[in-house]
Amino acid sequence: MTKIFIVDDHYMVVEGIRSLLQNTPAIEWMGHAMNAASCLAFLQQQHPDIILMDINLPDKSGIELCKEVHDKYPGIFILGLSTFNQQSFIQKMMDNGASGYILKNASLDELLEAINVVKKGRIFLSNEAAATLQKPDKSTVPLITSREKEVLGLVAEGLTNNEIAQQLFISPTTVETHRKSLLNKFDAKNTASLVRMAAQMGVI
Amino acid sequence: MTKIFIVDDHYMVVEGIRSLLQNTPAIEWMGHAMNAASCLAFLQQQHPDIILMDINLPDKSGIELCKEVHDKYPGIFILGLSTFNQQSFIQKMMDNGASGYILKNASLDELLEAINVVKKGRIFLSNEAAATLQKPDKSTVPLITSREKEVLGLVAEGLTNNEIAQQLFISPTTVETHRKSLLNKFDAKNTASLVRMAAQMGVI
DNA sequence: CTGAAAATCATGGAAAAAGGGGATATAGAT
DNA sequence: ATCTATATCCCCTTTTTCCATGATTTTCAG
Repeated sequence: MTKIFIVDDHYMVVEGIRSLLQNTPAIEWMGHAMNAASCLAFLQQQHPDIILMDINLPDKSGIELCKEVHDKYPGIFILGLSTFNQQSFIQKMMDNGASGYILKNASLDELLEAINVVKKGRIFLSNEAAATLQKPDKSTVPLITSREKEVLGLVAEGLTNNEIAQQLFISPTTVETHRKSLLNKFDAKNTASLVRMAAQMGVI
Repeated sequence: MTKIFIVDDHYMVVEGIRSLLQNTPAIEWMGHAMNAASCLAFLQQQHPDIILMDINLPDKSGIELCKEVHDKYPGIFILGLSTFNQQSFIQKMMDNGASGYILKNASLDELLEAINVVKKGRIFLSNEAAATLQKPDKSTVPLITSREKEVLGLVAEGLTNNEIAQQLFISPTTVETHRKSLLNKFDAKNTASLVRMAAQMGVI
């Protein structure tokens, strides 16, 4: 009997997995949380064997939550779960203690296999995720720091470096540095393409 | 009895919606397609009342598929379905004939309400989607000429005035004039805010 | 035909960003 | 202790954009 808990703010996904697993006798469904906070609250009471964890949560990223849970409860195995087949996210999840990563278009077989493998303390990566890890990813959302994101937002609002510097109480040259690294990370030629990419990727 | 068909490559989402709907007597589940091609193949045989359509499909975008299906089968209502609450995507789906848009974290109630509203030929937008669409009011989208739109697109791609001039076989100063009028019409301070506005309004 | 809108072109100067160098300080992870 | 990532700061040059103020030609609807 494997106790499963899921953290995902997408109701339909939660419902889908519950439906898929309810007819599997070896699985005990412990419930779900819609955000990181209620997941952590739940874990103070009960301890599942495996947590299926979405990467995108409303209050904090699954990547952070993964790290917290893994540090506090090393006995719980975490299986990353996402619609995105994205190299940097998968990498970060694994770095933060996840035991595997599956995509939301996984089949029941794949899901059960992942649960079995992970329960034994081994690593499971779906075929797509494994393939993604092996090649450098292009045209995906780069991982930017919180400060960079802040600067990016103000740039997109139309503020100049000096105005941003005043607003954030830092030097204009620092703003310029953040901008440079944003251009690098997004592989953008200039502000125009940077802002377009960020907007289309939903970063701003 | 409403006949429902779903196009989504995320197995778990498909399963989730099927599970949610299977206990609703007024709903007939017709099946699902994992990509645009098999959706179109299915429609040659059978005609659902409503198609739930993901925006991200492996073979073509849901936005294109939406247009095709809507043109070929005007009697079928299309309900956009996505994890993204992104103005430009919603806008494009609606422009291409969708009857509504819900997010994948919608509740069963919201889903059923959407199905009922759409079946009657009306428009349904989830609260979040509606809020997103209302932010940049459509009346605030300035009227730009085709040439300006062309220039705007190239600006957003990251081309400089000189590069745009070469590409369009016009003088750099002319490009600058178009840019000026774009900045005026959008009431934008600079290129960054221009591109952000245009992206969020779905112009580019 | 005619006027308005759109598209074209130009000059010169001010402001801002891009590119290429660096450097220091701090916090965390190993 | 060392390595890495983040955040902070600086200088200099070149490129690009922004602004103000013009003008001419083309296109299209009334």
